[in-house]
Amino acid sequence: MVSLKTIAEKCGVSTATVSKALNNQKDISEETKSRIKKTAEALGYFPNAAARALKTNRSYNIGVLFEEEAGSGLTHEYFSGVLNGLKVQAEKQGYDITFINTCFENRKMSYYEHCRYRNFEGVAIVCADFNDPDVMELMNGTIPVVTIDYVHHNCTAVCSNNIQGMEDLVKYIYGQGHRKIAYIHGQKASYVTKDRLASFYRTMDELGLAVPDEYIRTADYLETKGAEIQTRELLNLKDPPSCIIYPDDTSLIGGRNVIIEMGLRIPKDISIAGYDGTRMSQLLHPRLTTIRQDTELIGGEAAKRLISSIERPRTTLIERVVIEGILVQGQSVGRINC
Amino acid sequence: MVSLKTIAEKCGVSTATVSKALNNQKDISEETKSRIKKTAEALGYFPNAAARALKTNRSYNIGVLFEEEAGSGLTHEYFSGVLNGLKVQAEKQGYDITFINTCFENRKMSYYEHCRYRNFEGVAIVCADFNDPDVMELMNGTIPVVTIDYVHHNCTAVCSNNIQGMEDLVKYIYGQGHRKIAYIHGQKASYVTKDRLASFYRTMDELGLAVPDEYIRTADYLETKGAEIQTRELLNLKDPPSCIIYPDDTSLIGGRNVIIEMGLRIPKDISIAGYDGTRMSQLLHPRLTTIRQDTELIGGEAAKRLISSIERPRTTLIERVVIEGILVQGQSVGRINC
DNA sequence: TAAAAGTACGAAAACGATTAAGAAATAAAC
DNA sequence: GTTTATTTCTTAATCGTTTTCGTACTTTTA
Repeated sequence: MVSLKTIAEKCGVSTATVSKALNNQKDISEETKSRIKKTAEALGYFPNAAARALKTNRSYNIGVLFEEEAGSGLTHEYFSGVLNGLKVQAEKQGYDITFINTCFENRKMSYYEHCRYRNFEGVAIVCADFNDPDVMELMNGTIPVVTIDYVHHNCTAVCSNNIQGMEDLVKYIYGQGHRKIAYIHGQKASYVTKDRLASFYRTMDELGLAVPDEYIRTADYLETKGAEIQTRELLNLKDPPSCIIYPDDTSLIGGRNVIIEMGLRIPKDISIAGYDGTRMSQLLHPRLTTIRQDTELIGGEAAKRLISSIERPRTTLIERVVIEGILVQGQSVGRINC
Repeated sequence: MVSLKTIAEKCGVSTATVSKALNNQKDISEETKSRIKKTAEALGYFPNAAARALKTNRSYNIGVLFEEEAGSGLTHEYFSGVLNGLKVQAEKQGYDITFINTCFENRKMSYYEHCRYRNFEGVAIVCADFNDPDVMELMNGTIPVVTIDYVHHNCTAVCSNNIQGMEDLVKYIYGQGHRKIAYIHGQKASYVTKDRLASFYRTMDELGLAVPDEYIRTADYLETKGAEIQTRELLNLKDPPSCIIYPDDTSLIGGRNVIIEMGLRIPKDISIAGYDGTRMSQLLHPRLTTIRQDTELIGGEAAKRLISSIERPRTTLIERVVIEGILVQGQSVGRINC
C-alpha cells in the first residue's frame, strides 16, 4: 500500500509536505510540488478514503434508500430511472452512492444509524415506505435528505409535476375531440395520485366537462389485475367513455388486454392513455399516448440539490423542485367528432 | 459524536476495554461487558466505519460496476434484477454496496483506482463493456471479482444457463408440434448469444430437424427495430417458419407488432417465443412463452460467491456458476399438427 | 508457601490522512 | 544592522478504532 509516507520517504520530505503538495496548498514551492506529484503518479498513489474521512469528517458518499415494497423496486423503470439519474449526477460531482440498508453484522440497525456509521453526507430517498418510523427518523434527522415524489417539511423534495402532466394529458385528449373521459387512478394514499386526481377534476371542470362518478375508478399502479376489472366495468356501462386514462403504462396493459379481448380496436373504438412513458409504451402498437416522466432529470436534480445542501448548508433552502412531464403523442388516443 | 472514548469515560475504563467488550473478546469479564454494552446502547453509540476500515483494512463494502452502454443499463429489467439480487444478499451478509465510477474530485480515475481508494473488498461487474481496458485492469487485479454472464479466467462468473434454456425452449416448441423453427439471435459478440446459438443448433440436430440458413438471423437485444425487419423477411419467405424465437422479450415486441400489422394471429397463424421472462412478457395477450432468467438468484449467488472469496480467499475457487432458466409456458406458442 | 497459571484490564502504538503551530531560511523594511 | 515579514518546510497532534504486550491481581498446584 503506497501511502503519503512512501512518497515522503522517496522525496525526502515530511508527509505533511506531501499532503499539502497533493492538495495544492500554497505554502509549498512549485518545484517541490511538481516533484512530489510526479513521484505520487509514478508510485500509483491513491489516497485512502477511510483515513481521509476519519480526519476530515467528509466521506463524499451519499446514501440511497431504495426499498422495494412488493419486492421489485429496483426493477421498476420509473425508480431505476431516477436512481440512474442520481448516480450519474452524483458521480459527476465526485460523490459515490451507497445503498442504505438495515443489516449490520448480526443485528439490525436503523437507516439513520447506518448513515452515521458510514458517514453518509446526505441521503436520497428514492423508493421507500414513508410511514415507516425508521424512514421518518431519517427525514427528521440532521443529515441532509432529498425525497422523490414526497414532501416532508424537513427535506428538499423533487417531484414530477403531476398536476401539469395530467392537465396536459386531459387537454390533449379533449383536443382530439373526446368528451367522455374516464380516469382509473392509482392508490389514493400517495401524493402522486392526489395531485393527478385533483388536476383531472380541475381540468375537466375548466373544460366544462362533467365527470360522472362511475368514470372515476381505482386500480393499483404497476399491476394489471385492477385495470382489467375496471376497464371491463367501464366498457359495460350504459354510457361508456370514449377514452380511458390509466394509473400508469403498466396497469394500462391490463386494460388494453381486456379491450383487445372484447374485440375492440384501439384507437378506433376506444382510446387509452397511460402515464410514465416507459420504454415499453413506445414499443406497443399503437404507440401509447402517455406522459413521459423525465426520470433522469428527476434523479439528477435530486443529486444536485442534495450535494448543494451538503456543501453549502447555510445558503441552501429546503425546497420543492418540480420536474415537468412531457406529453408523448402516441397513437392510442384517436381523433373523434364530438 | 459518541465514540469509544465517551463510553470509556462514562464507565471508568479504557477505550481498549470498551472496544474489546463490544467485540465480545473473552478477556473482559461478563460483568464489565454488560455494563459497557448497556452504556453504549444508552448513548446511542455506533462505530465509525472509516476508523474501523482504516485500522482493520476491512470496509465491508462491495463495489458494483454498472455502466450503461446505450445509456439505459439500470433501467433494463434483467440487469436491475441482478443488481437487486446482489443488493439483497450482500445486505443479508452485512456488506454494503457502492457504485464504482470514474470521477474523483476533478480528475478521472480508473475503476481499479476507485476500488483501492474506497477499499472495496470485492467487485461485482454486472453491466459493463468487457473490452474496456479499465474493466480488464479490474478483472486482472488482486481484488476479488465476480462477473455476470461473462467468463474471465481470473474471476468467478455467474451465468444464466443459456445452453439449457435454449434447449428447453426448442424442445418445448418441438413438443407443440413445430418443425420449422427460426431463431433471431442477438449480437454475436456476447457469450450469451454464442451459447444460445450453439445450443439451438445442437438441439435442432438432436431432434433431427434441419435448420435452413435463412431461418437464422440477427437483431439487437433490447431493441425492436432489427426484430421488425427480420420478422418481416422471415414471414415473406417462400417457406416461412411456424415459430420464431427472438433475442429477448423486448426485441420480440418488434416482431409481434409486425405480425399483428400483417393481420396474422398469435399463436394461430404464427408462434413466437422470447427470452428473459420480463414482467411485461406476462402482461401481454397472449402471455409470452419465454425462458425466465432468475435474476434475483443470479445476483444472490454472485454476492454469495464474492463474499465467500473475500472472507475465505484460500478455500474459495474461481468457478463458473450456472443458474438455470425456467421455461414459462405462455400462450404464444401454439399447438400444431406436423 | 512459593511458583505457575489464569483472569481482567490498561498503556500505547498503529492505520493514513489533515492541519495548527512552530522553525529555519531568506527577503524586505526601517 | 536589527527588526519584521515572507516563504517553505517540519513537528506533532488528531480523527476513532483495534490490537499487542505488559501488569496487577487472583487462583491453582505441588
